[in-house]
Formats: sequence, structure tokens, C-alpha cells
Amino acid sequence: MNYWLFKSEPDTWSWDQQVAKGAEGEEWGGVRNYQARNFMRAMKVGDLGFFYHSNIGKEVVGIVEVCRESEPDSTTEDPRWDCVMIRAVEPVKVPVTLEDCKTTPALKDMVLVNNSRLSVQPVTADEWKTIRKMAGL
DNA sequence: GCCAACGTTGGC
DNA sequence: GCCAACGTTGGC
Repeated sequence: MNYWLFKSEPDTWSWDQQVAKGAEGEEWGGVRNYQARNFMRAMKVGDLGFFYHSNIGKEVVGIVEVCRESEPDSTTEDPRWDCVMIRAVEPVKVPVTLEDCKTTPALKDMVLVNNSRLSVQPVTADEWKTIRKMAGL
């Protein structure tokens, strides 16, 4: 089991929209970054991730689950790009902000803190536990 | 809205 | 294969 973090601008694709998709889930398409793509290729069905709102909020707002492994991204003809499908699992009780992550010593090595531009990131088991707790879950 | 950081592109 | 130019992202 691996853990991940999915970043989205709520103006483009928000947690509420993700929740509205229900168990069916939604293709995490449109990613045009090799590192992010490679992480998605490494994902397995059942892997869990945080859903993070960039720009507006700058906080973790929910938990998602990978429900289909990587396949060609339907938003492009370019065969280089693949993506997974994710579904909403549960919302957080307390949003965990970027500021919170920066000021929590256990999270100082998080990719989110050090490379905020990467849109799909790995999260360690320890970071996962820490953030879950901070989120009131 | 600005700008720093980063990734990608393309000319050589 | 290097590197300058450019575009995009995202925090502030």
C-alpha cells in the first residue's frame, strides 16, 4: 500500500466535484509532467491519497482512493501521457493547511513543503499518519 | 497581480 | 548534448 497526494486548483476541479462523482470516480487527466506521470504509473488500485487544494485554501480537504490503474489520458492524443482514476473516500474533519505542514517538524521533508509545483506526489506512511491525525480522522 | 522556481523546448 | 529562452505553476 502506497500513499499519494493529488493537487488541484478548486477553480478547475474541486473536492466537491470529486465527491459528486461518487464511487465511480474521475480520471485524473491533464497532467503533463513526467515525474507526476511516473508516480501515477506506480499506483495500484486501493492506494490512498490526500486531495489538496492549491491556490485557494492551500489545504488538504479529503481522502481519495485509486480505483483504476494508469491508462492513456483521454484528454490528449499524445501517447506519452497516462493517468489513473480516483474516487472520494471521506472528507477531512479539519483541513490541514500548507502552513500547518510547514510548521510541523514531522512534515518538514514532505514534497508538498519542498517542491510545491509537483502535482502528484508520494507521501510516506509516517506523513500519512501525521496528517490524518491533524485532519481529525 | 507579481515573481521565483522549475520543467520543457528547440537551436546550435 | 548543452543551454538559453520560454511557459507554467503556485505561494505570497
